Amino acid sequence: MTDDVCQKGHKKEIMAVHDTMDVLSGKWKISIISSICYYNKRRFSDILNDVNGISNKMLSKELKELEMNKLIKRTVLDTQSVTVQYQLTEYGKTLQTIINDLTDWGMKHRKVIIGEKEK
Amino acid sequence: MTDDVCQKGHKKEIMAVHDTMDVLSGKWKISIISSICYYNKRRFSDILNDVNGISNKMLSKELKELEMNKLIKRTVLDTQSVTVQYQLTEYGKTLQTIINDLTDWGMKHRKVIIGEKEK
DNA sequence: CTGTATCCTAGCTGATACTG
DNA sequence: CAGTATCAGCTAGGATACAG
Repeated sequence: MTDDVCQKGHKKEIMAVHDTMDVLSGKWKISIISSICYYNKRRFSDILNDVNGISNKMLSKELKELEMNKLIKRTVLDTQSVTVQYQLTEYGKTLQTIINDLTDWGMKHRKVIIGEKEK
Repeated sequence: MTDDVCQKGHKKEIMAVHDTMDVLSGKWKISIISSICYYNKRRFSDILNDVNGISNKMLSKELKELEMNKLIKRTVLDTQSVTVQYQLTEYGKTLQTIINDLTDWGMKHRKVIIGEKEK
């Protein structure tokens, strides 16, 4: 918890956060990245199954955007039935820290929410 | 970069990430939190100025949601002209790690983008 | 200063069906 | 299996004006 950053803050920092969120915005993007991250390699239908509630149209669209941002790599496998594999690029892997943090926070948050309901 | 988490991944983790994003969704929420975080205490008009491009309507709305989620605390100061101060709650402070990570990534990302354009 | 209240639209999103 | 196409609804978000 680096407090030194929290002094005479900057627009620069706030913009940086905003920039990151721009790349990761969209209802599903982070979930998709997580899926690929957690499994390392992942196929279209796998992700479709991992991410609860997403439609194939949305998945396709979000994957395309992530690919454009160089966060994931698309590989068409030379198999019988068409298979496409997605992986994080090296650049995409720099998001792992963030993913981990978001996961942790989400887990804790869920407990907090549940705790509140029980009151 | 904890790789151990990235083995036989889980829906649970992916959902956790999604949950976190739910709380932080909206175009401006994270920027607002950052502003408050970086300055510790922050007034409405300050945030309005910090976060580039946001309208007062949006700020008001997002602040309300953040307050509902117990992430920030609203205090009406007893001054002449109406002044309202926002701070992170203890719970909100648990987001600091994430904010820091997002800031770092955003900074690097900007450099990457700029680098690409120069090619 | 700190919001609310309207009005309005781009585009996000889901559902469904279709293609290679 | 991995998408694309189309239609249609919703709503997030912007502009503007007003209020306490």
